[in-house]
Amino acid sequence: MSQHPYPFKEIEANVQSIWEKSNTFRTAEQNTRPKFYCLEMFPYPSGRIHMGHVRNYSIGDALARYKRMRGFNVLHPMGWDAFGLPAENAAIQRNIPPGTWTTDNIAHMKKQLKKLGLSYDWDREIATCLPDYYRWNQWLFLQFLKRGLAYKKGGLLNWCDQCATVLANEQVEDGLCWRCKSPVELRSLEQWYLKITDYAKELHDTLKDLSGWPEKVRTMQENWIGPSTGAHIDFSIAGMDKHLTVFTTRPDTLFGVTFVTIAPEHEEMENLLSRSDNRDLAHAFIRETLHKRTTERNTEIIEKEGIDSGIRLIHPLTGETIPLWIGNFVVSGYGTGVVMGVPAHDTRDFEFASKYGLPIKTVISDPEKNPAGSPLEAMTGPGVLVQSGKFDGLRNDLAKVEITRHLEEKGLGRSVTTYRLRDWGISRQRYWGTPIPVIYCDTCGLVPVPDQDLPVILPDHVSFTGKGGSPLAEHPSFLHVKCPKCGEDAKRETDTMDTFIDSSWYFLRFTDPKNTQLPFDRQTAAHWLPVDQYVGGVEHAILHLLYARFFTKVLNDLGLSPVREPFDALLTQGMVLKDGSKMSKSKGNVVDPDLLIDRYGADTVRLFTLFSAPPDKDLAWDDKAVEGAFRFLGRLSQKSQELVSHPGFLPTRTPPASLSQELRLVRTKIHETIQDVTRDLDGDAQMNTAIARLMELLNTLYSIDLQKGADERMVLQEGLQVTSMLLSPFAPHLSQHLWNLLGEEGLVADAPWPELDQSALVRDVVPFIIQVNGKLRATLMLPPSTTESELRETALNDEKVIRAIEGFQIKKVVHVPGKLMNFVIGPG
RNA sequence: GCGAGAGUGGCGAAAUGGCAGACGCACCAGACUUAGGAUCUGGCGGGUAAUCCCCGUGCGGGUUCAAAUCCCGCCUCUCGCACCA
Repeated sequence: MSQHPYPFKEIEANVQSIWEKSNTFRTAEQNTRPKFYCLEMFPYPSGRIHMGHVRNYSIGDALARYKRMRGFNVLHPMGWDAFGLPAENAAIQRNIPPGTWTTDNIAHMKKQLKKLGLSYDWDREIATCLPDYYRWNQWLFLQFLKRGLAYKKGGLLNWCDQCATVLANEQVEDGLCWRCKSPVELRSLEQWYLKITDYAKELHDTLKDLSGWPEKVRTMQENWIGPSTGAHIDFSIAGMDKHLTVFTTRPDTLFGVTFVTIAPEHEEMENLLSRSDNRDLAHAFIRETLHKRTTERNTEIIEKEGIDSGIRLIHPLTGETIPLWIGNFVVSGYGTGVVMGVPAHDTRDFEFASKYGLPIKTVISDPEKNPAGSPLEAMTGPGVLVQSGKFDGLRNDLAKVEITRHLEEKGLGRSVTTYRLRDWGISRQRYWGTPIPVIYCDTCGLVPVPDQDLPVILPDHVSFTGKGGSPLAEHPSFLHVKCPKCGEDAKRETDTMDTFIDSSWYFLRFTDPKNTQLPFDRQTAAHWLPVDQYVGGVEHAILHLLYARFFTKVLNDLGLSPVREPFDALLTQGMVLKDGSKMSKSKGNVVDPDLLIDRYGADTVRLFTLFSAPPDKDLAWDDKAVEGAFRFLGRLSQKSQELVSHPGFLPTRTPPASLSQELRLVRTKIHETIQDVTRDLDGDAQMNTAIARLMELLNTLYSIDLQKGADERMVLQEGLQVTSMLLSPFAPHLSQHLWNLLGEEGLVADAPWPELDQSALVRDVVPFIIQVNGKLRATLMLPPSTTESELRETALNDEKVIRAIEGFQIKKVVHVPGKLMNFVIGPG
């Protein structure tokens, strides 16, 4: 190994120190060059980087370096998504303060990223757990509050009594607390919410404009927001001066309603049941259902169950009396939490009605089938209305419109669009997060922390019992505070913010990371935003990317953000797999980037992750295949060394005027490579094929015998030099080393992208494909300018073509100039 | 169940409707060697003695002079959502 011509450790350390010393990647605020904002999703500082990070950041770095050489002023920052639960768990398990644990992890991971040679402007580094950053979370929260976009609301949440904390859905396992295994119950609790539903329509409708986003991500967000058009229809309550409103997408089936079903946790439930004879049984049913909902959360299909509430409703159009049932299958929080039951035309209602013997009334007939007899299943397809009064005979799609219009005229309904998206619950009963900046005063109520008192500092020294509950509630000097309004004793909010808040605007902070007056300066942000290229894992397709879009729109409405959409183009890289599954500790199939870098160098690791699959597809890790990338860099290094060691070596870039046929073809290959690599990077960032082109070029360069003459050495020189430039986005260390070795001064990162020599692209002869009935029969090497008749003549003199045509008649000849000729033959 | 995406050698993968399998891994042969797990050169979809020829891009149809690519139907896998009215 010591004699290996590719001493990567030396080269990489050396090149990294040059970058460090010259501040190569510090971004200047200037307007002489067009801007390019390249951003990769910042990591959670878990302790060590993994191959997913390596892939993510190699892709982003290649793009940043490429754009830089193309003349852009590139902003390429990095930071730390530093709040979160693992830090608290580490604190409990190992008795290390979360802040210390996080800081240590950041230091280690930063070292690892530097070893990879990523071109970040580290002067802009941010860590969300620092008051410098999270004070602006607090400030922004208060802006939301002022605008009515943050509010507090009670709701049913998973509660573990033993741990005295709320649990996320993912933390409930088979109805038990994931940590202490005690039963989880639903408890009504107050929580802070952000009103993302106010923006549901815009978040949905502008998705179609995000042409730089993968179709897949847009579709996922579309489904998540889930708009659904239909109608609200009012059913008045018998014996009360009130009504219940249902949401339906099928107003055309209104005449088929035989019951109405309400969610067990509906807000009006107590009110309603106070008038019911069936009150006690209904209460028992609700209790049981809510209990089951926690214990049977993970079982796929819960059987439909319900009970007659005893309440009666009046059908808005027929005036019929309709029973109100309480049903476990009705989702509260979607629509109105009340649905009309049309068993004849809805599979769920049919199931429910069949079970409880409720009547089934057909109101849409399928012209194909005989409507006589009692149906065996719900008919959900299209048809014509029957038993629907004056709407009889109408096609059901038209009836939707007509019935809704009729209801609107009578003031009994209206057409609406509902969204599946719910408001964003941001309270967490945890320590390691941004304190929510509000104070509770017995006299003044809820008081926002005044701007001048920000930041509300997260205290350093807290005790972790491991028993759950927020440590902040146990921290007297944090908890107790004077009311900013009246000066009396008051208490702080002890919940902290969801960490997704941190990542919802960090891309704006990067443009102005040291601002102490505002989260960022609008003008500065206006220069850089939107992010031109965002790169990250598809696992953030919904939550992070939706929240970031939401924040950007709100901040735009607040006059802060210069744009309404944060990310112009999005690249979601695939996972790194090993042995067919995602790398994970539990599977024992992780590959440690440090070991790989130590063994092969950062350039090899980067090159392999970019080469082995297109960026958006999953990457199968293969220890052996990594050596292929390593060999390629070794061969490149070896050839360059051989050239500069030759006594006749001249560090010149000027290509000789007249060359042999063979060398002219090599130059053609060199310039075709420039063309292809540029096209691959400009288009869909197909780095795998770009690197393949560079491998081809090196294979071609290996065919040159540099002992032969000065022409050979000059062409080789040009080829290697071009390679060192084209390769530098992917393997920047070796590229820099070769750049200097081959006689150039300074940094290849500062060099302009190589230019095409159009004259070198011209070939004397090109392959012409000759087909007979669409099948390849010959490949003829002819000048590109060959005319149709010349081509035809040459082709018909070709032995194989003659044999294929013999005995048949030529019916037609298809000619594609410069490319192909197809003889269509038949019996003749 | 709904929605989206993907099926090409032993493997990772390439192919503006025009040479299927570029490039890499693995494998095979040769060269240099005391040695090769270094390096260089060549081979490498299947059938075949063959450089001829035939077959071949999940399956079945279709459009076209020409289909991995476009259209219709099906199968399989992956991902997302899932009692959303």
